[in-house]
Amino acid sequence: MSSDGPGAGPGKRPGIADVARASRVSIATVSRVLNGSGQVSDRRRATVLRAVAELGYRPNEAARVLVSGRSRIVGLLAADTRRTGHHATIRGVQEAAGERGLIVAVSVVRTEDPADVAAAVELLLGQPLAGVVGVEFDDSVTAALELLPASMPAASARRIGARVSPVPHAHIDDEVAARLVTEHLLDLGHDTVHHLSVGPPPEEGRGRTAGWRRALEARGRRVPEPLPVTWDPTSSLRAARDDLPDDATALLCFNDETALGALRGLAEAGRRVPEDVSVAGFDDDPVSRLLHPSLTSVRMDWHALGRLALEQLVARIEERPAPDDVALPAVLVPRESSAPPRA
Amino acid sequence: MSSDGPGAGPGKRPGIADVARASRVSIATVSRVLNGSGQVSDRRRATVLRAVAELGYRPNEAARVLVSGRSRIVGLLAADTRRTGHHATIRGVQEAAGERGLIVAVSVVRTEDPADVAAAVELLLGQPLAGVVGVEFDDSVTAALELLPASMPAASARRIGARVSPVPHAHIDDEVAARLVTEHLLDLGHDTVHHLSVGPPPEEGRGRTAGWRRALEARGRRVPEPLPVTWDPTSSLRAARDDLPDDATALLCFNDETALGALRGLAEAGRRVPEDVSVAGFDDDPVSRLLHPSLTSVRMDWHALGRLALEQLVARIEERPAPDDVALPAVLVPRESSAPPRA
DNA sequence: CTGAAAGCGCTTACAG
DNA sequence: CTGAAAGCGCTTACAG
Repeated sequence: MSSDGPGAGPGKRPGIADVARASRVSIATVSRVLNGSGQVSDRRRATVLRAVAELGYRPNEAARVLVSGRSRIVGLLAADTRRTGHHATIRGVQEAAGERGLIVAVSVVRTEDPADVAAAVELLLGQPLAGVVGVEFDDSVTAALELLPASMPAASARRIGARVSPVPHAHIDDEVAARLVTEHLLDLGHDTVHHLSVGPPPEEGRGRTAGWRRALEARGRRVPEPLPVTWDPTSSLRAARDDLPDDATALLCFNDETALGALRGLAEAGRRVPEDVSVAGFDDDPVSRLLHPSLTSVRMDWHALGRLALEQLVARIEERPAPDDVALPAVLVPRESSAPPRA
Repeated sequence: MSSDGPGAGPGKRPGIADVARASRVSIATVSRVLNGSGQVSDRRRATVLRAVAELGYRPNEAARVLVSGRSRIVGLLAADTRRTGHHATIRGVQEAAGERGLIVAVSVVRTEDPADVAAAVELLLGQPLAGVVGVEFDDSVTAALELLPASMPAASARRIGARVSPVPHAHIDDEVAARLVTEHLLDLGHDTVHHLSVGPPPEEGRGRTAGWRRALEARGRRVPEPLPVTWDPTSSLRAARDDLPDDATALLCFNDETALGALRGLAEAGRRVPEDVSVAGFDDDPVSRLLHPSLTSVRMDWHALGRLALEQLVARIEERPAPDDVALPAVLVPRESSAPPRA
């Protein structure tokens, strides 16, 4: 059909040999131009680049990976992809990866069931991977990370103080953030602040629960027993409605979704926000400013966390020393849901 | 270090040749066992499988793709990954893909800027792809899909009636869903229903806006001018607060996030929900039942939509005829935000 | 049912 | 700065 010579038929996508032929250089030279490796004269480089553009040549990635052993796929392990913290972290990983020409393949760890954990890992290991990033906010992801072969570069994004896998990581300091909101509530005049906490009991020694506790202790305030809740806001609805002591006037929630449940629970209990109880969330969800009352929260930079985790992975892949674990600032966002207690 | 013979050194991961050697068959036979292609005697099959397990052999996917031309990576193009509709659709694609041993590589089309659209597509095309699924709820994704080479199998998930790319697709019928909620509002006794609509003006002829309009027309009700809003709930806040006519008693929103903004806007305007105005959303977001008042909505099966879109893609890849485009049911979820108008 | 061999499209020493 | 050649680890006709 065509007279472009062998290998340049109309249906077949062009290979590196076609480019070499068109630009009258060797295959090796085309490869060097494309990879920026080795030295190539400007004249030849220009010729090759022109041929590449004319032919619409795109290197065959499979061949590239086979011979070089270097993939551009980053596996991502996450237990959730919707909630603000998880979601924004994943977006951060994706963005930073995209800027480096890496693509992210997401594998969701559905439950803590070892079979689900293994399945999520296997799905990833079926591909040639540059490395794996774990969004290590859940034990299931820690378990998944531990299933990776030692030879696989890995890194994770996590909250400060978590019990976790031994991979390099970036972390977000929700302890300082919790301190910030707790102090805000105390500054408003509340005697103490109650707390809805997600996680197993020992979780209380870490992260936002630790920050809340320390802020209270630093001012010599009474530290109420934290109310245990789950990620499901129904649990915070019940806790706020049924278990919050009558004398509580301020409530710090695990995150904004937890706070949303609490807001509803308090309403069902006939307690007004902020008149009877001040409520604060965590993460500054995009919709929190639209609630009625709008929700006081603290903005965490999950997005930057994701980017940093990806950078940690890249450093590990390139065998550079791990970059410094930057402190990500938290910003208090006071809104209508927090106010001074009634006199 | 080891005496396992050539090629089986300790650091190197085993290849198909190692498995062949260990099970005393040819490489071709190992390949047949692993791929379930060709006929292999049960005895040999068992031996091979044992060797695979013992060596912890995992085929090199890059080599596989290079020679077979068949990748197991599905590219996914989406303009958003957070909102309920987008998010649940993506999860559906991911799940269905995982069940088939395919992994999903997500590429986010950040804006409608042609450069962003092209970048999202290029990121994907850098990999060997089995095909591409587009979450075609936004024009930017349609544009991205159109940039794909004709030889690339593609499919999309979309809403009914949208102006879209010519790829095979699965669709969700938000028109019937809109009819359902609108009728619910009318059944409650409202004279008519106002509407907050996302999309360019012609959008009014399609999807949820069309369903709303037809439900009103079918009962001979006045059809108010739809209030144009964007995906950003701040716009619905303003519209509900500033532009909703005084005599409006019922408001159908584009989605639950839009409704959230509207709820706030109405509150700021001093109008109570549902006493003064009934409000309904769309999509039944996980948090909508926790709002106060809880939000009347209609549940769309985005998750199934995602699964179906993936099935469409697989059919296209396998050159089977496209599966039937199943109708995905919508379920009305009446809650506190809708009630009879005041007498 | 089985094996020997070609070949997928690149990168990378190696030699000049 | 450049090219000829080996080889990455598989799948797949082809021949038996």
